[in-house]
Amino acid sequence: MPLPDHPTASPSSAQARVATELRQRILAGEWSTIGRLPAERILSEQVGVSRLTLRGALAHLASEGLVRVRHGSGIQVLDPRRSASLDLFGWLLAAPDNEGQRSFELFAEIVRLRRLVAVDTMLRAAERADEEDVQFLEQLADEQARRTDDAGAYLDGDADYQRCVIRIAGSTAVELLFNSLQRVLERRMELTLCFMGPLAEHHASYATVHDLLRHPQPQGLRGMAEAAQDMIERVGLERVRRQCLGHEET
Amino acid sequence: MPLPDHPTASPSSAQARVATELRQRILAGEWSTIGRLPAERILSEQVGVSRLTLRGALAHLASEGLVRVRHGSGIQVLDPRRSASLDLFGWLLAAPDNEGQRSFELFAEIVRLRRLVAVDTMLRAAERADEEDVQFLEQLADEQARRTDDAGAYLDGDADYQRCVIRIAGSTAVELLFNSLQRVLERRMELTLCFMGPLAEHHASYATVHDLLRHPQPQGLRGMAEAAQDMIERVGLERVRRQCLGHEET
DNA sequence: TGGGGCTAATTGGTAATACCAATCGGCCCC
DNA sequence: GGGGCCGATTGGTATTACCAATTAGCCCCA
Repeated sequence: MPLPDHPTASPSSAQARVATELRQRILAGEWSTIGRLPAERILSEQVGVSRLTLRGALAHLASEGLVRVRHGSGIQVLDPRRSASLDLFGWLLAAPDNEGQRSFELFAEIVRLRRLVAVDTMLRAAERADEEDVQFLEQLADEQARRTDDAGAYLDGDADYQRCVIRIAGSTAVELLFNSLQRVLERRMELTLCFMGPLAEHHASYATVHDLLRHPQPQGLRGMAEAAQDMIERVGLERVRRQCLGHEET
Repeated sequence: MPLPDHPTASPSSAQARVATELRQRILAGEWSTIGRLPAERILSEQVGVSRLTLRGALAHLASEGLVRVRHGSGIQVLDPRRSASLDLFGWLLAAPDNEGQRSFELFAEIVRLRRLVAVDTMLRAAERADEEDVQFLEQLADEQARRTDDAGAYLDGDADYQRCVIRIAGSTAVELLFNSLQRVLERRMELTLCFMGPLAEHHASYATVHDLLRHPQPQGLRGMAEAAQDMIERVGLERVRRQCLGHEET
C-alpha cells in the first residue's frame, strides 16, 4: 500500500510562495547581520510580486514570529530561537533540506511533546470522568473500528477522540495546544500514519484508555499511563525512523 | 508599587481593530449557524474599511485557526475548539469579558501547562548538562540579581535563562512552544509578575535549578523537580487568584 | 427523464497607483 | 552644545480594475 507523499512544495497562491521563499532566506540567515529586510517597495520588486502580495506574505511571517513589521521603521528580522512560534515547527518538519535523519528527530520531538501532554491530560481526565463520559468515548472508539480501511477518516476520528479526552480533563489551553500540534503533524501525515502502525492494532489501544479512566488508582495510574504511552512511542518511533532513513524522496 | 495595566484595548492599526472585532463576533457565534462570513466586498463595507484592510484582518484570523479562506468559495467559519491555535489563548486571556474568576482560571491553565513542560525539560536537561552549562546558567542568574528592581529587565532575563535550560535539554519543539506560551503570558504581564512574587525571593529559585542539574539522581529527581515547581505554582497562583478576584479593572 | 458537460455568476487573489501616518535622522536656532 | 523642528524614509490604507478558482444552475443529449 503506497503512502501519500508529503506536500513539500507547490504552494498554490503567490502569497504562500513568497512567504515560503522569504522564510527560507530568513532561516538561512541572509539578513540576520543587518537585522532588517529591505523596504517593502524594494523587496516586492526583488521577488517579483506586488507590494500587496508581499505584505500578505510578511503578515504570515510576522504571525510565525520571524519578523516584526513596524510603521516608520523597517521590517525587523527576529531571532527564530527567541520569538518563533510553534507554527514554525510545521515548516521545519516539511522543509526539503530537513529530510532523512533530521526529519526523524523533529518528528520524534513532536511526538514526545504530545506524549508528555497526553499523559498529564489522561491523569486529569481520570480524576473527572464519570461513567457517562467513558461510554461516550467507547462509542467513538466503536465508530473508529469501522474506519480501519480509510486512513483519512480514521485520523480524523482519532483526533476527535483525543479532543474528547482533553475536554473531559477540562483544559482550554491543552485543547488549543492539541490543535497546534495537530496542524504540525498534518504536514507529515504519512509519518503520522507510519507512527500509528496498522490501524486495526492501534484501535486496541482505546480499550486501555477506557480502563485507565474507569479505575483511577492514584498511585499506579501515572506509571500505567506512562508505560503504555512509552511503549507506543518506542514501537511507533522505531517504525518512523526506519521509514525516514529508508527511502529518500525528493 | 503600581502594577502596569494589561493592554485590553487600543489596537493601534485598523487591521488589528477589525481583527479584534471580527474575532469577538466569531467567538460569540454570530456566523456559526450559516458556517461562513459574508463576501469580502460586503463585509469590508459593513465594518467600514477597505477590502484590503479586511483581508489583512482575515489573514490574522486564519492564522489563529478561526476562519478558513478559500479561493472561489467564501470565508468558512471554523469551530474554535477544533481548529484554533494556541495563539488564540492570548486573546481569550486578554478579553474584557473574561475578567475576574475566568481570568484566573485561564491564567492557571497556562501556568500548569508551562510547569508540565518545564519539569520534563528539566529532567532532560539534567541528563545532558555538563559543568560548563551549569556555570553559564549561574552567570545568567547572577545578572538577574542586579535586575530585581527593574521588573521588565528581570522578566526578559528570566526568559533568556529558561531558554538556555531548554537549549541544554535539546528540544526545538519545546523551544518554540516556550516562545508561544511566552507570547500569551505577555498579554497579562502584570499577572505574570504577581505570580513570580517578590523578585528578590524569586531569584533564590535559580540556585535550586543548579542543584538539580548538578546532582541528577535518576530516582528522586523527578519528585524533587515536581515538588519544587508545585510549591512555586501553589504559592504563586494563590497570589494571582487574590489579585484577579480582588480588584476589578475595566 | 436523468445524467453529463458547459457556462455564467459568485467570490477570493493580485496588481497598479495614490495618499496618509509613524518613525528617524539631520539641520537649524536658541 | 542641546533641544526642537522639518523633511526623508518607510509602513498603513484606500481605490480601482482585472485575473482565477469555485460553485451552481442551465442546457443539451442520450
